[in-house]
Amino acid sequence: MPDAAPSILRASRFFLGVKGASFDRLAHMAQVRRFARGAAIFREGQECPGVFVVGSGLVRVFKTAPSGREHVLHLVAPGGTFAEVAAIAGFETPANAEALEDTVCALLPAPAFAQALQDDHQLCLQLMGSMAAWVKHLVGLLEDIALRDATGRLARYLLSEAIEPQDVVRLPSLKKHLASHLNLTSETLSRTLRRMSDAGAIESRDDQSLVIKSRAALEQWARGEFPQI
Amino acid sequence: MPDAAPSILRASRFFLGVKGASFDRLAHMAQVRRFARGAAIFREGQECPGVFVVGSGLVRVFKTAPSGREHVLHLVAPGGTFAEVAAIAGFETPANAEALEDTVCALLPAPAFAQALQDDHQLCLQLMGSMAAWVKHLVGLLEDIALRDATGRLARYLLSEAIEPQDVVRLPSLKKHLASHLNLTSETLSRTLRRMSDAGAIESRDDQSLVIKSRAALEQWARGEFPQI
DNA sequence: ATCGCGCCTTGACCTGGATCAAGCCGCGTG
DNA sequence: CACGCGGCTTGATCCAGGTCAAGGCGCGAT
Repeated sequence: MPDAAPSILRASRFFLGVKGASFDRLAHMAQVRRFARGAAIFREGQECPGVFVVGSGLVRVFKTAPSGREHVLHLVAPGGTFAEVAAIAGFETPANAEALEDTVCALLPAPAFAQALQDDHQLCLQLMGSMAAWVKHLVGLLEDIALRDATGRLARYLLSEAIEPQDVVRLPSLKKHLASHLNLTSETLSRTLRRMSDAGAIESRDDQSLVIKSRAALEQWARGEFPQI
Repeated sequence: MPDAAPSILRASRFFLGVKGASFDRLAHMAQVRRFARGAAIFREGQECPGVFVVGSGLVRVFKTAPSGREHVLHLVAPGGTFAEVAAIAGFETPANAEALEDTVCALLPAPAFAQALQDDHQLCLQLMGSMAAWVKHLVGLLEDIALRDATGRLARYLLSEAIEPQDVVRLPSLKKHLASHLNLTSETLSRTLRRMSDAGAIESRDDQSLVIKSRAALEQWARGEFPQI
């Protein structure tokens, strides 16, 4: 995957529908940013630098409690974007972002991007859609945390990540990041995986991936029911 | 407050910046809808009828768990809007809405509204801002639920609702709605209020309102600390 | 090789808040 | 007026999941 900003933009789902002059304008303003594994991309409460588009690597976007507890809002893979909303609305970054792997991003600086939005109605409509998707995602997270227990959340996650033919799920490199994404401790995640495995609903392949043996059981758990395998 | 759709729109914060022909177009498409106290406005998973603007009354937007547990995403007062996102993006309503009081809304039907967005760049930019605000609100809720305990959430709520000179807070008509907004049971809410009151941080006026006696204490609680009054 | 350090797992315990239950009050209705 | 019902408070328990602690294992550095 080439590192140049235009090809990063081209490969992102977000800007899929943007073509011609609109696209060129964005490509022109884009800057390439590189982050080493573990590097902070921005911290909560800073002025938002702009819209980030991930070209390669992996980024987690998370909030921190005063106690030090963290909750990840989003894991951003190549092709994904983050900080769009703050960039558009011009408020401070409401969360932290950090590279989990060596990561290359394209950055569309906030002022130029805002101006492009002002000028370009098509782009504006595009963005609308993607913001709506983000809202949907957030409502999903809320629903998970407020209304589902640990097992239900994990079940829903596994179902959403399963890759069809074999129902294989690739887990994030560190389980503790998955745990905090589900608002769990890694201990609880570990125990819950084990229980699912004991129940025969899943089977761990290596520690990067597992296979779903019973979709039905997971679906019941996700619905808050109590499946007997 | 008059019930006619245009005046409802005019009074809403959401459409504040929309003027002239753009406004007239919206005003023209708007329909007035009335809901009795307790009536369902829509249920999760229905086709989204459009954007609702509250003229008078009170609406709660909430999700339901299979167990019957509810979590309210938003309490919408006069001047507020709901279902914007689903209307814009054209997906199903992701939550339920219900009138808590006799309520009058203006409804901008989804198809006409989407068309207006297509045609009207100004309107589009407007909406962008308000969606961003909604995202911010959701992130706040998530942060609350994932990162704060019962006392912290209540403290933050009280601070956000306090009306300045006297730091008076008007509570929603039913405490149980506040409870579910904070993802608590009404029992826990009751106990927490009592503890705050015992600590001298608040003083209940009648059971519709209370006064904040110590902002400092609430701020510490909201930060997850342990204030000794 | 050996050490040290993260990460994961497992066990034992603790606790915040849910659940269950009882009693009180205010209000609308027959 | 008596009655019932819904909302609020308070008390007594329960439990999911967090915290603390102890090993095990893989891996990079010495």
